[in-house]
Amino acid sequence: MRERSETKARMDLLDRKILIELQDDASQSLDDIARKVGSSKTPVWNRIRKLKDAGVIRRQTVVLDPAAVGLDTCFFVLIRTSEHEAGWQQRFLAALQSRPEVLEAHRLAGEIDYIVKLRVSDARAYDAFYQALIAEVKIYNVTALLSMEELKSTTILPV
Amino acid sequence: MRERSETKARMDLLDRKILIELQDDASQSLDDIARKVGSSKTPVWNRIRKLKDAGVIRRQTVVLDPAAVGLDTCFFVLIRTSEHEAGWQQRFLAALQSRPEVLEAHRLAGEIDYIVKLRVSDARAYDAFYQALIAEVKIYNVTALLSMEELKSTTILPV
DNA sequence: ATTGAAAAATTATCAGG
DNA sequence: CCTGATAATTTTTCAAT
Repeated sequence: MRERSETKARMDLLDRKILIELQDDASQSLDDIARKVGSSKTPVWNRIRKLKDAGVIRRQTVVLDPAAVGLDTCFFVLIRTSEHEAGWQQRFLAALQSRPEVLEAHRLAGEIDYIVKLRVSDARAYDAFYQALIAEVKIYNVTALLSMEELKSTTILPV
Repeated sequence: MRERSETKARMDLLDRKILIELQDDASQSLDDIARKVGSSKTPVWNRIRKLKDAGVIRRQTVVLDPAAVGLDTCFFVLIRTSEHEAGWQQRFLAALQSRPEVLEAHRLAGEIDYIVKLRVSDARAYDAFYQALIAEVKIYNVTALLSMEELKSTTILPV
């Protein structure tokens, strides 16, 4: 349950079938999973343990309805900066990590340097994030894209 | 375990604590969760069932390491269209839904109409998606943003 | 590496306050 | 709505193949 495999793990068809089932519903019993993937309890149990140990399975979690917990508003923020020293990036990263409304952040290739995905209660909460961010690190240009409708959202990777 | 609550659910502090624990680690036992949130097994169990029934908890799943399953490459695709009839949007939506490499898709306010997040094995797989998409629906302008580094990625909502 | 069984732990139910 | 006990199910271990 520990390693972060930077490289592709060796997996056979049975492993993939198990991952499909677990991604679909991690609350299923071993018996159910074993039946669906055409195997039996012990091998499935051993393989799940291996997939966790190898870091293929990172965590087991529940997915919440954002609206039900008051996080109706989703922004994608495109960020350009003129600063590229280590110190700047470190402070920027720390700011993103410390803010729970930041669900995702990527460093990009090309003209736009970063994209950040936010879930907040309303536009005011976005502005609070924005003000706090520019107070902490110097930013050249920001474009906020406001989601009007979530057409698709899944955590399921096509294994 | 059924309703999709479009509106914010009534929840007290204990419910929130339970959601924090489940989001952090859904494989914990009821006893562990009960101890951490300062309650006991039965109330925690009843509340979890209610949170599922109310649709606050949508699903229980495992989060995989994308690199470990060979999905090293992440793109955000910004899409502009000139078509805005119902038929076009329906075909576009169907195309996104049917493609497992599309993990997220939003309709946006402003100049850019849609943003789509993709996980693929390499740039060739992105191009295959792009070619298939423009074969199915007419698109005015596409900008693909390639992620060089995932700085943050979480499914945990700050409840 | 899988089978089948047995032990340990956990989840789900329920009577009573 | 909570406490504590009980029943049902599931997870985990293990000897044998």
